[in-house]
Amino acid sequence: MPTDRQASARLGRPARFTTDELLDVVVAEFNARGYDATSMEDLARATGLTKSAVYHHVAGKEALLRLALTRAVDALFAVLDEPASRTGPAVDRLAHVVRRAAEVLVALLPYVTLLLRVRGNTDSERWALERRRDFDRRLAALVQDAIDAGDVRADVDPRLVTRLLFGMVNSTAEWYRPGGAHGPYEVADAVVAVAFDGLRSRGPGGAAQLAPLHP
Amino acid sequence: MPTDRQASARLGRPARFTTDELLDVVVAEFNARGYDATSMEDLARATGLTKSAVYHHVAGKEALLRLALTRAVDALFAVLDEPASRTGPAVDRLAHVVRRAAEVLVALLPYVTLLLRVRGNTDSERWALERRRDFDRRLAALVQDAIDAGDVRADVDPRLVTRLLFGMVNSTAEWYRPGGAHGPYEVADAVVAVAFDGLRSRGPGGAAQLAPLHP
DNA sequence: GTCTATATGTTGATAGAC
DNA sequence: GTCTATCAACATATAGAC
Repeated sequence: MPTDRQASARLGRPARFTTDELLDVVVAEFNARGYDATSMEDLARATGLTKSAVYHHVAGKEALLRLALTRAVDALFAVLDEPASRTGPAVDRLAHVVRRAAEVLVALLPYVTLLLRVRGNTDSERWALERRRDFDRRLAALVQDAIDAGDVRADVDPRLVTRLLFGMVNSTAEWYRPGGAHGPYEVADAVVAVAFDGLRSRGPGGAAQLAPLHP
Repeated sequence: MPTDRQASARLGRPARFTTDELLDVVVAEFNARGYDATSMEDLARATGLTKSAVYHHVAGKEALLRLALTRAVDALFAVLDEPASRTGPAVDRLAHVVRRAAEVLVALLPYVTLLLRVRGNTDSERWALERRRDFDRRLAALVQDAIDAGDVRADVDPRLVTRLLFGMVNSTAEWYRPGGAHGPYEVADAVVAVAFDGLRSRGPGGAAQLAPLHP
């Protein structure tokens, strides 16, 4: 099965992009301006191709969006299948999912950012919203298990807790920049630390209450 | 100074909207589809007017956006001027700003939601982004003061803490619905409780560590 | 695989009657 | 204040040469 590169090498001209490389550029544009505000002309300019050449790679603008959203959704759901998300006490599973979700968000930053901004205007967007709802439901169940086990505070509504927890994780997409002041693991650790133990100082013995980072 | 209503009453025809009422409908449309994906035709349909009639009220689409963003920005900055944001220990001032920001977000939900989604494509959007950065700087200073006073944990980078804190507050805009499962004060209380003391159960004496709600 | 040229629809905005 | 009619610009997408 010939790749884009091989096919164009046969024609004696270099393919500037595989479809995957093109997707990286496209997603960056979508994030910079918003999907709706980004025209095929913008995408052509960003890739150095013409609109027609872009249409050679994909069926259209929405197909590009779908490819990008699929990538983010798959990566997030993979976290739920990790062994540490499925065995052990509910709090520990919850902490693992939160930490790994933060790591995935940072590792696939542009793709997850796009996913988090979806509004539901097209079929692809509505599909992505439905998958996000699935993910949230899986998480709410984890929070409830942790409450039932007595490890998460029961004085605040569990649905509210779930939303605030993942609101904090997801908000990372709005400011994190690779090569910036914070590394991926620093962010994931900070999210877990603040989410589970809060901002307040605990005094001299406080640090002992913290869950071990990267066990 | 005649209002829209008075002016049209003089002509013997009812004005369907004052500019402010029109803005409520417009902002709802902007939030449902995104600013860029919402056409003037969409706005006309939602208001029951024609495009031309909408243009009678405002200079254009971006003017509508600017009016809406100004309303959200003004409400948020007003929180910083409240007495409880300016006097007392830094942690208490911080907790007050967080709680009030959550309350303002819920009270002006559509307007603040719009503000939080701004991308920077137009002058109005870039102005709003700049005001948001100002707000964030004011908050980062508060967090730093609270750390210096020893009341907020110093083991996590203060800039990181500020971002996670307001990420959690702002994420409320993505799911809160008036008349839904949670009331405005319940949300604000939950935000403050989780942010300052974390998710983890504190055991029998735990509740005593919580800051009093609505002192 | 990439190009130029073009078809076809939608957009934000305006002119002018009532 | 609201309407109908219209415009120039720009959108997504396609045709067909190289």
